Amino acid sequence: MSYIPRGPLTDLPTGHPCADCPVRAVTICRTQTPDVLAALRGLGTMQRLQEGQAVFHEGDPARRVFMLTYGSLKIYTLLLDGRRQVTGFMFPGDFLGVAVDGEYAFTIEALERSELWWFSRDAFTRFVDQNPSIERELYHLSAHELAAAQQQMVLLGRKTAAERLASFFYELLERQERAGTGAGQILDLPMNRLDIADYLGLTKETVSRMLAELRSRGLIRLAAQNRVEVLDRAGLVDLAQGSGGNG
Amino acid sequence: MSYIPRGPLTDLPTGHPCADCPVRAVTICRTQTPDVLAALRGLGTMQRLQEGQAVFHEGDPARRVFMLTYGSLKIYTLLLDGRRQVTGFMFPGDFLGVAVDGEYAFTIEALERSELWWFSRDAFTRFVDQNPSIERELYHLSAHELAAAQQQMVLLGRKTAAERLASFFYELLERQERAGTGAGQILDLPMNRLDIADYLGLTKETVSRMLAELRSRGLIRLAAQNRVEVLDRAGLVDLAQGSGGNG
DNA sequence: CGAAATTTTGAGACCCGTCAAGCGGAGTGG
DNA sequence: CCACTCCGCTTGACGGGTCTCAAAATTTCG
Repeated sequence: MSYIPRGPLTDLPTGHPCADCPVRAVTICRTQTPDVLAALRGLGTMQRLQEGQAVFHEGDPARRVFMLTYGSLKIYTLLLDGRRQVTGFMFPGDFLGVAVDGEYAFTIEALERSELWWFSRDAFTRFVDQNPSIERELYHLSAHELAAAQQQMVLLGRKTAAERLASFFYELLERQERAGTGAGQILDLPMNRLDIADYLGLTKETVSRMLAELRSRGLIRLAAQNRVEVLDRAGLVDLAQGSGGNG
Repeated sequence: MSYIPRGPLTDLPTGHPCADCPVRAVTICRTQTPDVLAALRGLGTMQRLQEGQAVFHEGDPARRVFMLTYGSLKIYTLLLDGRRQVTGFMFPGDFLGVAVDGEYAFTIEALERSELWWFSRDAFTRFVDQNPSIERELYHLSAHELAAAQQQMVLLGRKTAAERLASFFYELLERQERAGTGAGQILDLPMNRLDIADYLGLTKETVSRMLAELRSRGLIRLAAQNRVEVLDRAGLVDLAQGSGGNG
């Protein structure tokens, strides 16, 4: 299965500083030469974030693009009565470059102490003009993002609570592996149960119950409150893919 | 509200042949000069589709990109046990250019007699190389698509059945208005109840029941089985936005 | 160690899914 | 022109999966 397309998008020159970057969301980390990245960094401003601090809110004018270099963020949208949908999480290497003019349609908030580099949209646009290779890269990466978004729609529209949680863990596992970070089948979750619930279209109670369920099936183990060890990866994938208990 | 960003993405030269194109999905209809569009069309092949005929299936090698010129299509993904999620519909002017190499992750099927133009990925890539303005346009448009995908995640993850149907009608209404097609508050639905259900993460029975609900609230009227008239647009929007009955 | 916050567990309710029957429009043939 | 059939849509009854509300257990942090 491939919730997120695997492998490098394009080959990187050996020694490329981002050879080990995770490729999720819209990132320009890959395929760019070190020169390009250095030049880009020169245009940016570093910003540190406390846990819970927002990068921006829904409705803010979209004047910046940024890249996460440390920590993790959550992206969410609210309905008028307060219902919340977390539409994604960001990890180091992820790039957010909303090409839609106007206002941000979501809020981004730090899950833990984090660090990012931001660029004014204008400066970034000028930079892209001068480095056409980036344009295609951005397009490719947003297409990857779209594929991931479609998988999430399948999850939210058609999967059971247990399948959703299995899918979530598998997604994190794959991502961690592509990033080359993390330790084997161990997942350290920077988000709490409510964030997971709002990402999976569930409640925190249901997430808790499904954790117990996956545990009782022997698929996972809770090494600590926010540390999940995947014990039966194949079983997890079967569940995540939704074979209806027959596969 | 703006389920899909409104208005033209960029200004078009007056007399541009696509001035009235709907801008949904990834389309390159806008911002390109007539010369560019003519050249592109020269590279393509026209294909007619019967109702129910597939353009391609999940798992097919992704060797083509295409633009819909007539009719309507549905995009869907299946789980192993047959559960289906419709992730989107395509209407004339919509462009599908999956930048992800490998295989299509979904199936596209005609809802009615339709007509499209397809291009081999290679030819299209060469064309884009020669027309750099398209690159940015593609990036912009896929970003718009991403915004729409996020709104759909909110719908699937957090909205009630009635809210989902209201959102659906409102989305179609906005799209029709942007396209400059259609007649006022009348929606002619090319998809059946099951397609709507699979798009909204519901069953066809629930769609039916919610239709009755919206009707009884005076928000819509069924001029015919597949012809919906929006009677109370503001009320529909209120419901779609999810103010929890308080807004 | 104690207080606050988060997570887990439990009981009951509700929304929507499932299954089944009835309705109605479109097409067909007499 | 009308009866018949087919197929999609609607409606109803019931059940189940998840939500809600509540409390206990666990972890975190001062």
